[in-house]
Amino acid sequence: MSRPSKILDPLLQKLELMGTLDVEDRKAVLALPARVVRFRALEYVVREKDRAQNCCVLLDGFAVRHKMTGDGGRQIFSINMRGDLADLQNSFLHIADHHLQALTDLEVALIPVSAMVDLAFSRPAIGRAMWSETLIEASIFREWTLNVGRRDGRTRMAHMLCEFALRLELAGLSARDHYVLPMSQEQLADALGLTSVHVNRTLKSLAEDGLVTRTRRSIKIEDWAGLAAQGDFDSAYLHLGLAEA
Amino acid sequence: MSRPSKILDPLLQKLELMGTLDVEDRKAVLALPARVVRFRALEYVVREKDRAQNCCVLLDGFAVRHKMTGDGGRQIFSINMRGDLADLQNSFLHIADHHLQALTDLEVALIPVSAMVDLAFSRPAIGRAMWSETLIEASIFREWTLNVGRRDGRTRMAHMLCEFALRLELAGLSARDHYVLPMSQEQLADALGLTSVHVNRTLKSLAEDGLVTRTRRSIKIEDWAGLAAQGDFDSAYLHLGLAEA
DNA sequence: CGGGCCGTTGAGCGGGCTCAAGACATGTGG
DNA sequence: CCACATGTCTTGAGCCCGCTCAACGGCCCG
Repeated sequence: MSRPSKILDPLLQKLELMGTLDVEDRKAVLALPARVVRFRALEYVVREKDRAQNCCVLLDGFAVRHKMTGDGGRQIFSINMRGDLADLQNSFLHIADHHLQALTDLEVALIPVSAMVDLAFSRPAIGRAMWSETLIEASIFREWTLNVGRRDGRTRMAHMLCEFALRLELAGLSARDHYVLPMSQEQLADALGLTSVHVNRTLKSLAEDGLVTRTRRSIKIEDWAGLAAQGDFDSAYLHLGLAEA
Repeated sequence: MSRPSKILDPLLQKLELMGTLDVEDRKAVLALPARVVRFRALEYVVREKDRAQNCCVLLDGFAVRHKMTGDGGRQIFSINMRGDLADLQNSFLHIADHHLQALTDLEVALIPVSAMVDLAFSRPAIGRAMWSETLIEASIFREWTLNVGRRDGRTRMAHMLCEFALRLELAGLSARDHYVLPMSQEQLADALGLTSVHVNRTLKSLAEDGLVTRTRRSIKIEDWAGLAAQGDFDSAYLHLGLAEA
């Protein structure tokens, strides 16, 4: 921890999108005690029922959060990337209620919950930013539920391609209209509540309609308005406005 | 507001389930500025895109939170009851991202967001309790998504009957094994991502298997273990343990 | 060059949807 | 107290989106 200021930079960036921090706030965030840990693709960072002691900031790579039914069905409800505070949920409530799994090779910073909570209450600006982050995540969950519960396969897929584009752009990881999906079609299926076979056909059909082109996992959005219309996508639920206000 | 201590009692009860409060904390909660408002069944308390200034504690009756797709499909993702802090989400993020609608005749207390936020940061025990409440809600959303995305109709229905039983019991509103559903089959369908026709057939089939009996909207659970098994139900996601710890 | 994961495509099936009509409740006004 | 309207529950019949099972091809890596 010779230069802690470097390590937690992604967290600071994320929090600054949520609210205004002053110099002292920034210092305090970067001074959080953090331990860097690496995981290989598909390894579990946290498992359901674990007693979580740390929360977990993603520094590099992608992870998913998911739950499984008794008969092995899997539902992914969140894809996390650089800067995401992936496990505030689990750790604050002591017992993890879902899995956190690496999608690609992953680098995370583990921060003791107690340090995180103390900071939130000693520095209200930080507390508010963290709270906002939590609420925005809840909003994304709601949209995800609407997606899975009330939209057909094509619409779901288009919706998720739009959401992912915007979130990658916000995190500064790629352009809105051209990115690489860090997941297999089977994992996409688990996110959308479909089967991998159907995901495949759906992607093909979106491509045939000229909305996207793709080579392997790379997605190029050819017609943003068309894709957003097909996906019934309105970015309001991401509360991107917070970043500007 | 001659006896404010009475009005916000349901809120205090709820927060005390989330964490330990001392005498000063309790006084501060009850001293929150609140305005009591009544709504008739089906009226909207908050609409998506509203600029919410207040958060909203349910004092009596039931409400749902939902979103709609562009083509009119509706997804309910939360049923709220006495004591629930139904709108912290919307109000803290300024622009409502979902609707809050009365299911039955309703009595709510409106509290200015600023008062709520100030209290959360001036009294950490209260802040923690509110934060826990938010995170438990997020956990319920996740389970709801799993339900809608990965379980078949019968399982979804059984799951929801179990969840509702426990939450009613926790709120002190009825016994775990016998209660009245405050919603029509069509509204149930909107919660489960099914159609009302299928909800009807599913309820019938659960009754035929001896898991429940029902007369109109009243549900009697005849075989809790059986229903929980059919519904793939494990109450961990409700984090009821917090109430005891 | 061989093994394994992933993507792609075909064929058939089924859970849940759609459309539609009838049976009950509950309320309202005459 | 009846006539009628309205909303909800119930049941039937047919259909379709998305699932299942299965085979094959491409790409990556050892």
